[in-house]
Amino acid sequence: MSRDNFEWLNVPVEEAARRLLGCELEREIAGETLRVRIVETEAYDQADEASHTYRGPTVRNAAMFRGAGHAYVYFIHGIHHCLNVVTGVEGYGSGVLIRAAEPVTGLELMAERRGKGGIELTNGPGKICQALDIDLTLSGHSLGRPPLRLIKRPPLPADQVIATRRVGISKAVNELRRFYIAGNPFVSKK
DNA sequence: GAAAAGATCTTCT
DNA sequence: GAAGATCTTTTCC
Repeated sequence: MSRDNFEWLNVPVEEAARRLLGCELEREIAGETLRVRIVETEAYDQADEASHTYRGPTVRNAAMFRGAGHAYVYFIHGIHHCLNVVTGVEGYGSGVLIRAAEPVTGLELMAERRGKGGIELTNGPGKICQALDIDLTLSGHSLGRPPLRLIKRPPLPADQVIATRRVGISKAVNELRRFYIAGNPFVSKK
């Protein structure tokens, strides 16, 4: 199928989560282009008790087993969607949750969709999906093609990347698998 | 300003 | 039947 070049994501999830910082997501909606820059990520893989893939493949998480460069979208708490970038080899359930991003283009459309502006546009997993109109129909989508593309950027200097504990989970809480860009205002609090 | 609860769907126990 | 990789609004200091 896709021969898109996502070999740079075919690495352990923690490394992939670091590499995704600073990369951009481009979303096309009805001829309009929205773009955001990733500023906060969290790593999940099959050996991780907090991961959806911990207990093996299911209908819901199948996209996470499809290999690096796919999107995995899930629906949470009956209200919100969350976007993951799948990493690693096909058949191994690993991926990176996009927790926060910084708007680059299409600010007005995002604000319109969110009903808010400024820092509240994309500083959380569910907020990004609402701002970019991401839903379950994009789960399993290849990120090499429209309407949702992942754009690689040069890696950040190591001293700009901070590793901390993850947010909003109740298992494996002490793992340092959340990464964010130091000093960026769009990184979610806590 | 901080804390708590509500909204509401899928999956697994 | 319960809990969840969340966000918003309300309530009480």
